[in-house]
Amino acid sequence: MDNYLEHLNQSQCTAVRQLEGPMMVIAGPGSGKTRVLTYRIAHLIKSGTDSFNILALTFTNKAAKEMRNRIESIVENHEARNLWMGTFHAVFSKILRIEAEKINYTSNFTIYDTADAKSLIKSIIKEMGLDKDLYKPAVIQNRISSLKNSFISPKDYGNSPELLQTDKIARRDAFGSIYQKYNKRCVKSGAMDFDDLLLNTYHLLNEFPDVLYKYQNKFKYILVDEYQDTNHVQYLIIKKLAALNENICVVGDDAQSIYSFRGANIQNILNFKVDYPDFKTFKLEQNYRSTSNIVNLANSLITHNKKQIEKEVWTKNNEGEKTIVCKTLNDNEEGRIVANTIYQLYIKEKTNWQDYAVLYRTNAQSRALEEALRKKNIPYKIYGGLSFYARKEVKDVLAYFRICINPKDEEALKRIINYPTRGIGATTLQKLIIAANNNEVSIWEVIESLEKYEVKINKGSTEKLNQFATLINSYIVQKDKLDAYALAEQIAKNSGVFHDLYSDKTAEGVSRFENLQELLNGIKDFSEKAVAGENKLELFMQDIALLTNADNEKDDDYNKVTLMTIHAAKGLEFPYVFVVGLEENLFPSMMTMDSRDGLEEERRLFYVAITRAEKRLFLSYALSRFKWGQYTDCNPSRFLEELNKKFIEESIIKLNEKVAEKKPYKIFAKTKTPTKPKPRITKNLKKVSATKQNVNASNLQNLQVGVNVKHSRFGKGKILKIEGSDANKKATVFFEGVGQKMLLLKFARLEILS
DNA sequence: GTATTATCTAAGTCT
DNA sequence: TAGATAATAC
Repeated sequence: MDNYLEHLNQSQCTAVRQLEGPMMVIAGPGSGKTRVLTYRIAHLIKSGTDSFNILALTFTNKAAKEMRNRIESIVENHEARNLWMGTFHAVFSKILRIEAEKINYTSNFTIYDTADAKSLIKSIIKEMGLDKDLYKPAVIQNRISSLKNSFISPKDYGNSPELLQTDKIARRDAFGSIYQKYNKRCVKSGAMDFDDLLLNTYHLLNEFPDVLYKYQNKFKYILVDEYQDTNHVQYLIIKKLAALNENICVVGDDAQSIYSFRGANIQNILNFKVDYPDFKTFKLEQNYRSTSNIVNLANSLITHNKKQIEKEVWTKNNEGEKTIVCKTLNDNEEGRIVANTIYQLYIKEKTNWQDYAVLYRTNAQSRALEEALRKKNIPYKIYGGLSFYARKEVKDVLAYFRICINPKDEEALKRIINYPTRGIGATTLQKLIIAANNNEVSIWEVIESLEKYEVKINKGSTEKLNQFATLINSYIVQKDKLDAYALAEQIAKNSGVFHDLYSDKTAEGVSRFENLQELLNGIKDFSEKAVAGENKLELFMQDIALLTNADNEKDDDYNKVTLMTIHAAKGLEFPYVFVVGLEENLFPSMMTMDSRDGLEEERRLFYVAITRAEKRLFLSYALSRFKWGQYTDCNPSRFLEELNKKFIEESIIKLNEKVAEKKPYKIFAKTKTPTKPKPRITKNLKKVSATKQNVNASNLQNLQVGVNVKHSRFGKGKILKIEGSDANKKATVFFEGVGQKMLLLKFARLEILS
């Protein structure tokens, strides 16, 4: 591609041509930030820089992949393939595997995901005999994570009167001890959590000058995307790596900083000026993405934030239509209206399904939307919730793979030691854990030498444990002989997992079995594509350890409406965007409203949501929403009032009106259900519980004394007595051949026999 | 030790 | 509502 610089505007071009020295690009939404990054890397390569010497850090794997493809198409040879590009976590885990021995790990270390980490914390709390209501695993986990991101080790923690005092007041004196034990157990298991990947990289670079020098020399040019969302540890690592050459380019937008809960720190942008006094700043302020109505609407919102770097986002684009704000009765109606509108636009404007995105604050909101889209036969894909690799059945098989690669992996071991059931129960496992703790070794080491560690268990259990050890060892022997697929298939079948999932013929069971097959297919694909010698299961596992479901897109997911959280939508754009659930306590979220900073971050989040839209934007809220089992009244979000009414469809906004209009989108008449597009439910979708004709809120009142009912376990029976009301309604039922039982109707799925 | 059912309780964004 | 845990039956 010749004259590739001609594809850039003035300010983009100057930013791209500035190859040397520290620089910061402040880029508004839709201003071509990614374009500057890709062209800058391409320009570096075209100007003779060895791509081995470039490091580009992105926020998602997907962004890295797309950017690499674009760069390859610009430089038109394979020069770009040596480029190091990926997320912080991916790039650093690669470095850590190379240098593992230096920090007392081996290169086969496991990466614990959030679920693994939480499970470990849970068992530590249990082993210490602490009250799990006082020590909630999720809370402890968050606290450990934020301490790690602030460089506070368990030792530092113990030396800080302030921190100790905080926990004393919260009656969590044992926190420090949990933290310490957690770290110890991770090391013993040869495992790192997500935070460790960053922290250990920092320690590696800090304590081994030769290693630091090696990477400083390697990465002569460093580029960082989404700089506003880097945390303190990431900041320090970049600073270290860039110290020798100072060719560092960071790109970001303070107005789009939405990850403070993960330790992201706007201070990093301000620090930049201190660290590199002779840095250059570039501002990209022209928006190419959205209509002027959308750009101006977004601007009118963000001015309500006090903390901001000065910049003016503007556009030459058409005015476009005004944004529509829609009041709905409840979440179901909101879903219906969104689905109807999408369908209408799809027909009227001859668009594709992938032109639409529905964005929400929390994953739980996807339910009502899914249902509505399904009813209208609109194909959709949903990001968020569980990633494919986080599903129980997938994690179980992966746990076998993990054990083969790193037998010390405690969390993997706990998953499979009794799955499929082989008679090694909770009591035996507890004994093993205690022995492992007492001897400061991993559970696996205890299993391999039961006598040595003096584990007191009966003969039967000993025999079973020995069988288990033999089984795992047989896999370990095969590990280096077989390719990834052959090994995976053998393990899945030989361990009994395959059979266990196959024999479950319920709808959920079938879907679980399909997921297992999908996993195996993925591994097969990997084996076939990999170069000889690189087709081992270990490498497959490294590949997937840091993948999210956004990276797992299938080919048939292409033409579908996208449903995702706003966080997940960062960096993306869609012609038509629906932002739903604009209600107080939901957006802004309840937890953020007591601090100015929290509220400002929510506002930035809304800003991100608005600026995803290219052509049209729809905002909606419900007067009532189904939350934790019942309908709750809602008020419209304060953010709606902050929007400049000039850019909004006035007739629709009636915030103070009590009664919802029947057809809030007057532009679209009543719709018919389409027949053409087939519903495609992807495997990524959350399963929707089959709606049985059981008793639910609506026909609860039909249950009266004397009515004949059927219970899934107790069989047929007759209601003798009803007491309580609403959610706590109970019935005393006499079941044939079983006797009298008192049941909470909310849970007992009684079928009415007429 | 295992499997099933009853009851309780939480409630957010993600690598 | 759903996921986790406790209680119960086998």
